[in-house]
Amino acid sequence: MADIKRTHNCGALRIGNDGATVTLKGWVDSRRDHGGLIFVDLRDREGIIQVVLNPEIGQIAHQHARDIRSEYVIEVTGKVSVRPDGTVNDNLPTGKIEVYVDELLVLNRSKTVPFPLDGSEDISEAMRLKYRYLDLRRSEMQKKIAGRAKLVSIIRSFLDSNGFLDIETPMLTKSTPEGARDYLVPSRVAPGKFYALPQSPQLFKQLLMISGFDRYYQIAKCFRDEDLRADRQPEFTQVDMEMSFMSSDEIIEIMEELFVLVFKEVKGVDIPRPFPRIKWHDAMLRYGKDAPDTRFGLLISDVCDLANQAEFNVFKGVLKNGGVVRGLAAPGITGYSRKDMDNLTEEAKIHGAKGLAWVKIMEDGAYNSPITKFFPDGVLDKIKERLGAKDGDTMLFLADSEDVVCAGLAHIRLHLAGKQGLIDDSKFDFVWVTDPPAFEYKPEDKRYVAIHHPFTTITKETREHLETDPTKTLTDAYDIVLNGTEVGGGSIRIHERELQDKVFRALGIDEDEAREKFGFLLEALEYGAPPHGGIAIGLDRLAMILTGSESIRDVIAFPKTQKAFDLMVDAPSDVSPIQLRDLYLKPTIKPKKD
RNA sequence: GGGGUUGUAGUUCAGCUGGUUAGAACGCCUGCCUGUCACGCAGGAGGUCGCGAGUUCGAAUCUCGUCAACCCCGCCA
Repeated sequence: MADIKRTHNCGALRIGNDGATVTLKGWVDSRRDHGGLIFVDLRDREGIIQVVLNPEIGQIAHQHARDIRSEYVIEVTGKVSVRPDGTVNDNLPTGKIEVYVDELLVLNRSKTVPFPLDGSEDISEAMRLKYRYLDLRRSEMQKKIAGRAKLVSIIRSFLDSNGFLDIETPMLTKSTPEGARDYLVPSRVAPGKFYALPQSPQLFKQLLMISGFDRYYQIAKCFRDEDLRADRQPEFTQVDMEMSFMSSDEIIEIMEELFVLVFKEVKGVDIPRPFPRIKWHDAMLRYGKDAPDTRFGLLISDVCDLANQAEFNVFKGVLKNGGVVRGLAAPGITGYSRKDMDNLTEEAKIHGAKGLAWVKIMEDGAYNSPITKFFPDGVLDKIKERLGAKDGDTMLFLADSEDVVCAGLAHIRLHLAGKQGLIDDSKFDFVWVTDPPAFEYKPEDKRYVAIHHPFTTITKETREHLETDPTKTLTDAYDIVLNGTEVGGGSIRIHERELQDKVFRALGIDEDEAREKFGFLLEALEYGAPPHGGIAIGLDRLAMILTGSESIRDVIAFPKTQKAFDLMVDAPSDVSPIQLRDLYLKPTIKPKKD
C-alpha cells in the first residue's frame, strides 16, 4: 500500500491553497454520485472539504469512489482549485475551493452507522452512549471535548507559571468516615481488607503542604458512589489545589485571576473583578441555597414577624413550632389561573413544602388572594414593601421548617425565572459564597456532620462555640458559584493538632477512631505543619458551562448512565469465580435468571 | 429507596375511543444521472410495537409487573 503522508487537514484548506497538490485523509461525510461526477465531502477533526471525482481527471479514482459509502476512511491526492462560478458553498469555511482527485485509496470501510452523525436528529442518549466512539465523531462533540482540552491546557499553564507543582496522589487509598460512599477495591494479599478510591485527594494535598511543596495542583479523578444527576458522575475530575501560607483572600484572588483568564481565552468574555461575595447565611436567606444564581432578582425575604400578625393558622402554627415564613415577589403571573397556581404549588412540594400561599397584587394595587382576610389592615402593605413587590406582582410564601422553605423558594425562584425568561443565557455571573457553618445537625443520625469536610478551619470568632453549640461555628471556607452552579470550593485547613482533635470530637469521632482513620494526619500536624488552604474546581461542571452543555456527560468522553453503567463496555460486569477466589470474595446476591 | 417522562423500522417520530394488511421522514439496497452540497429521478428491502403476564372474540392501544434511558427528591460537595 502506498504510504503517502497527509499534507493538510481537510478543514484547514482555504482559497490561499489554490493550485497546491494535497493529500488528505479522513472520513466520508457524504457522497453525491452524479453518475459522471462524484462529489465527496471529506471530513476530519478540522472540518469538511468537498473533493471532486471526475473520470477525466482520475479514472481509477472515480471507479473506486463509486463503491465508497458514508464513514469510509479514505485518502485522496489531488489539486486544490477555486470552485467554478455559481458553485461556491457559503455554508462551509472551505466552500470557495474543492480538490480534484487524481488518486483515491480506501483505508478502511464502514458499516452503515446506527445513527446519523450530522446532528440532524436528537439521538437518544442510550444509543449515543452505546456507540460513544461514533457519537464523539460528531462535530458538536468534537468541539466540546476539544474545548475541555483547551480549558485544561489554560489551567495547567496558569498554575505551572504561578509556581504550582503537579503532583500525583494515590488512586488506591484508604476508606474514611464522613462524606460520600466509597468505591472499594478488595486486596488480594490482605484477605478481607479493602482499598478505597479517593473521593478527593484532600488529605494527601495537605500532607504535601506539610512536606513543604508550598503550592500543589493536580487534575485529579475523584470517585463517589452516590446517585447521579445531570451534573454528577461517579467518577469526575477536579482541578485540585493547595497552598501554604495563604489567607482565604489571597487564594480567592489567585482563583479569580485564573477564572478571568479562562473566560477571556475560551469565551472572549471579560469578567469584572473582584467577584461579588456573599456570606453563606445570606445566600440561604436571599436565594434559598448555597449556590445562588445571581443572574436575576426574585430575592427571598423573611417575613416571620409580619406573618405572625395575621390570624392565619398555617403561618401561626409553623412559627410556633420554630419554622419560618418567607416569600418572594414574582412578576407577570397575576393572570395565573387557579390551576396554574396549583401547578406552581406542586413545584414547591417537590422539596417537601405542604402548600404555597400567594397574594396577587393587581395593577390597581388591590390584593387578590384566598388569605387576605386573615391579615389586619396594613400588614400586607408592609409585606409588600419588605418583598420589594410592585403592583402587578404576585407575592409567594412558604411556611415550614427553614430547610424546606429555603429549598422550596429556591426552586420556585428558578422555576419562575426560567418560565418568565428572566435568565440571560449570555451572562456569566460568578459569586463567592463564604463563611458557611462547620456543622449541621442530622436528627436521623442524632449527630453533627461536617458541611464541608472535617479538616476545614473554624473561624477564630466562632471557635468558642465548638464545644457548646457546634452549629454556631463558621468556617473559613469559600465556594465559587457560576450561574447557580457550584464550580469549586475550598477552605483554609486546620493545621493545629488541638483544633483538629476538637473538631473530630464535635463530630462524634472518638480518639481511637480518629487515630485509626486519620492517625497519619494527626501525627503529621505535630511535625511543623504550615498554615495552608486550598480549593478544588469541578472541571466537568466548568467545561459544561463553557461549552453550553446541559449535562457533564457531554464533556466527558466516556461517561456513565444514571445507574452508573457504561453502556459501551458493559460495566459493571460479572467476573470469573477464579478472580473472586483470589480476592477471597463470595457474592452474597445471586444473579437474576434471564 | 421514591416521584415524573420516555420506550413502535437502522434513526427520529406519528399511530384517536381496542378492530382487517402498523405508517411518515431520513437512512439503507438496486438502477439512471457531469456541478451537487438536505443533490435529483425510478424502484426495493426493512417491524418480537422494550420484556412478561392479565383483561378481551380481538391489544402497539386497557390493567398489573418488570427492564432500560433521561429529569428530579432523598443521597452527594
